[in-house]
Amino acid sequence: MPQPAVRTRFAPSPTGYLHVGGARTALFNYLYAKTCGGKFILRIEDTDQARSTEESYHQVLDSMRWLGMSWDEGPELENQGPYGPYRQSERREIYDRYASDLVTQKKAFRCFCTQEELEKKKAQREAMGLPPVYDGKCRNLSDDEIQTKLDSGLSYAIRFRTHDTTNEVVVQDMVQGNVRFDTSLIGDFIIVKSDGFPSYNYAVVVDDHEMQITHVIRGVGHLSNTPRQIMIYNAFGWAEPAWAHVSEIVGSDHKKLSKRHGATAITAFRELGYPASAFINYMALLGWSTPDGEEYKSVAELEKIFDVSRCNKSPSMFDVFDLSKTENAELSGLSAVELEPYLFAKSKMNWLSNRHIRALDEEQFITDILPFVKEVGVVPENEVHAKDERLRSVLLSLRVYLDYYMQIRRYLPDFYTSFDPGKTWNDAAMEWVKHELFLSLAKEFLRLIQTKGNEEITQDDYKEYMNTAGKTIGAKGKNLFMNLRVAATGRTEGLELPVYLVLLGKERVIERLTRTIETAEKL
RNA sequence: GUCCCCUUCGUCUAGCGGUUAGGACUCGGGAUUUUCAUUCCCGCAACAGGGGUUCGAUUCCCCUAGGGGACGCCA
Repeated sequence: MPQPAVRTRFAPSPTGYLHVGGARTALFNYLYAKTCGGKFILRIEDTDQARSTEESYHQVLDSMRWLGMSWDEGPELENQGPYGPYRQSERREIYDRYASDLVTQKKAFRCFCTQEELEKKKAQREAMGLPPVYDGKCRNLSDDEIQTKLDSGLSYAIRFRTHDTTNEVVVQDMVQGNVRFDTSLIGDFIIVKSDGFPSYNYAVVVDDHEMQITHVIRGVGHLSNTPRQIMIYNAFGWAEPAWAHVSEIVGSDHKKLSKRHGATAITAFRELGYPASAFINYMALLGWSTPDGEEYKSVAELEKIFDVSRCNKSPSMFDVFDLSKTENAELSGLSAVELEPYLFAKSKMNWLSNRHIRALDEEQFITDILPFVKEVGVVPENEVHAKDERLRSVLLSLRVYLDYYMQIRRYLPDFYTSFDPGKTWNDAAMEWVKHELFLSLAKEFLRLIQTKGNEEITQDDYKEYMNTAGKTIGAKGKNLFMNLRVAATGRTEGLELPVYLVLLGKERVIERLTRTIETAEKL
């Protein structure tokens, strides 16, 4: 008998931006569906009227799209899928229908208690050291009593009648193993709120059933809700899906991701210029490991090898910030530029991201980085173009240095703006500026370059001039090359010098050497 | 308060009764690159603590400590 096709879903509530925790849950669902050749469904859980916003809904979808986690069924698709609508707010009649079935079968009941009343009772029970469960006041109202209350226009919620039949529920979980729960500790919980909207534990069951979800992959925070959901499955006589509760992600302070870690919005990392594939790769490694131990993986490969049952139970840290810098900092709401200084430069994410950037197809790399080039603002507008040969060469030469695209702003001005030698020189550079042969080498190098007249100068030409200057002045090795490097670039580090000089262009090389000589002579 | 889950190098993790406890990032050292980065070697670094079970526990059980989650008309 063939296994039914795997169907997973990600079910965010649109009450804020998509953050790393949610995105990773989405990713696990997405990857698991891909690996199994199944379907990935996106469902919006917007039953909280007070907190759900349209803006958040768009942000979440936007982040999903950027990450490339395309859904097979869900909102904003030409063909949304056979089990829609995929926004819970549009599925009211479905929940109503099933809820009245439950009420008719006495598996659920109307509760007329007011919120104030319930809060008071809860406080009392807590004071007495009792578990804060519903006391069952409306549990056994007679039909007449109910009708009277209904007639007088009292509003009501619908509660599920728990622990009538069993007193233990076992959650069989692909990650957590078998977890037992005592249902006597679970009170009759609300399935339909007095505003008529379904509550989470109820809507999620109805939808997962209706949408034929086979595997529920979500954060372990939902584990203790699962017995309630299983009770509902049982009440309807429906088969449970397979459960997989994956570990939570914590911040650098070992606390669960929260507002304090506002910088964990997915959009922040897009703005910083991490390739989506790198971010995916990094997130996949949080709580999961590849079977072969290799950590650098393309998305295509992850889509072939992901298996939820390899997930571990312990929480993992989203460790991309420098703890010493973030200690007293409020990271939420910062722009990418403001956020960048707080990043830990040598994080595993940066390492992975650098590898992803270097593995990119050339055209893709240029396309991806161009918006960031434009943002830097130093490249003349008519040259910010994928076809511009010089820009291409500069970008392609620099790519090995980049962990994320926004870093291009550190390097680009060097190629596109005139420089002030006095300011560029740091301590290391000054060591060479003061070198006894610095000026004579710079002058001789400049003279040789100028002999070329209007002709282009190639890398080989530069190499020749460097060697010639060395012989004429009597310098070689480090003394030759470092002096010339500092003379032409103002820095002690950077690209291979002939490559760099060709990228710079003859005019700028001459200008720089000239200014360097002027400045050095005044010292 | 009650219930549930978690705890392996600083970090991400492998491990599923017998391993010199493995890998990756970071860090330190070296080689290559007449610079930096890359690349390549080498090294530092961990089973939270205490009891059991067992010939033998990182692994199984119990307790303690620490962390997280749930007990909502939030999801």
